[in-house]
Amino acid sequence: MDETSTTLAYNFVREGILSGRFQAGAHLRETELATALGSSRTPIREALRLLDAEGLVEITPHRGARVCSWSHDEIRETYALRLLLEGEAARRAAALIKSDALSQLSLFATEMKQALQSGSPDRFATVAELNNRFHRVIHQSSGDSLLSSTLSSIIMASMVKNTFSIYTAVELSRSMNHHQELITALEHRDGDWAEAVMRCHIQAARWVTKPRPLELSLNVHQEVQLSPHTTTPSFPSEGNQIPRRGGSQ
Amino acid sequence: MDETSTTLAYNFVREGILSGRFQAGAHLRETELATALGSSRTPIREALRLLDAEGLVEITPHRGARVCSWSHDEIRETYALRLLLEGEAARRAAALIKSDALSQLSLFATEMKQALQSGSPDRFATVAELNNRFHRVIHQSSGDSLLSSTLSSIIMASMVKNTFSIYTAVELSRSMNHHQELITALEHRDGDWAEAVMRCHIQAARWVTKPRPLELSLNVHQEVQLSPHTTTPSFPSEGNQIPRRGGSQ
DNA sequence: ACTCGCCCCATTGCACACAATCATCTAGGA
DNA sequence: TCCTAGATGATTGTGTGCAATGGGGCGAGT
Repeated sequence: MDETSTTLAYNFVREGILSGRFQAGAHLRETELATALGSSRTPIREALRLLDAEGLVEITPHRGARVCSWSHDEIRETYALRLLLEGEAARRAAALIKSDALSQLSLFATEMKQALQSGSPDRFATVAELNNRFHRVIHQSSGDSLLSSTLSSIIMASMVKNTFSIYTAVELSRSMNHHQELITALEHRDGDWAEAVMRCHIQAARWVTKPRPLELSLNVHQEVQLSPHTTTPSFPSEGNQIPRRGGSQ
Repeated sequence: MDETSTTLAYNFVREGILSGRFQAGAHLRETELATALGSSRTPIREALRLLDAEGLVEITPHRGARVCSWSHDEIRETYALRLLLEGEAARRAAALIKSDALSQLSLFATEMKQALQSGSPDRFATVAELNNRFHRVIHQSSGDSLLSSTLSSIIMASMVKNTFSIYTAVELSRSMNHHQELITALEHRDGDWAEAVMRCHIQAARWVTKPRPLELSLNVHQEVQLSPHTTTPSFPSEGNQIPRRGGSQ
């Protein structure tokens, strides 16, 4: 959008952190980055300040910027807050969501399933990106811009850790089914249901990040079992299934 | 703490905005601020970026920084989020709060009442400051640093608008009584109760910010009626009163 | 052998200069 | 008279040099 050196540097470093090229705890030297980008230190400094405010790096005076690392407790805190805020966002989105947003959600859900079944080597990155967009659509449909932007800044931490490659087949299919159920709840304009599903979705994701035996999480997800939803229904849902409603809370 | 030029500039501008010396929408010129502070533009720029990230100013490329103004909708969104997050913080604080934090709360509550009854010209600023500290103690007692820091950044918006000088006598006394009830709920380690009171407290404050006839809000608060709590009980409350419990939600 | 203190170097903090951009004012033409 | 295009001034974006700070290594003393 705006091709200033600062935003360039910002995107470069941010991308580097999210992709894992800059590992947690790494020291980001201003001169190094400046020469790497062919600019001076000034825009680099500003970019680092921005990332500091965003929580991706931590700047200590006279000692420079380090890539943030999150403890297990901090990750837990992130999910606890997401539980609260994403649940609220889903509830509000149910009342306000536009039809084109709903079709976007369906599109993203379908593309996620396709990416998983494609077996492509970077499918997990693709799913992560699509998943972020999926959630962002819901946030924005809540009609509360503060809620939406607060969520954006909070989710950062889980984005670095959560690569989907550690999901088991069962967990992946559960996650995909949550997406589908969410879409249905939103189509029905059922805020209680949407909130309940979202809370399931976040809580389930929270368990995935816990440390656990390795044999569970490595390459077991070749065959992903999905509910028979592969063709997404057109927008005003024909009410093909009305499962039990989840109550509030 | 750290007397760098950047933090100096940061505090200067921040103070200026919160005190109202820089009015909403005002254009903050870098050179102006630099000469005013006797420094160069570099630390000013960094301070402005920080304030931009915090949401106090808005920077548009090549056009500089403007003091943010909040629409009524945005203020409403702030209170909606506070309702959610401060309620949660109060609930968790009930389980974890330390005795010295409780005595701090009592102290702040007492000082607020004294400030109001003193009739000093800057009593409202004093109450606002004490009120912020009161809430911050609860946030920090929640044991969730992410929740606490998120609240800090969100509350910013309400801090600029909410000066307590627009409170009527009834509203002020209600607010003070909420503080007292909160302390009691926390002393009893009753998370449900604490959350319920906090939600009352926030929701009541939300109404105050609504536009309304002037005669209600100007200098009617000479006589503030308080519940008979003026002497704060020592920490492990002797259970002098156990009012109705507020359920969750 | 271990600890304490000093010095040097890497790195950041800040000032200043110049380039790029935007807003406003003015002049010219339809 | 109104609209548009160009020029000009004000303001921000970026590069560079120097000062200040902090950490690590080396040496001396215990």
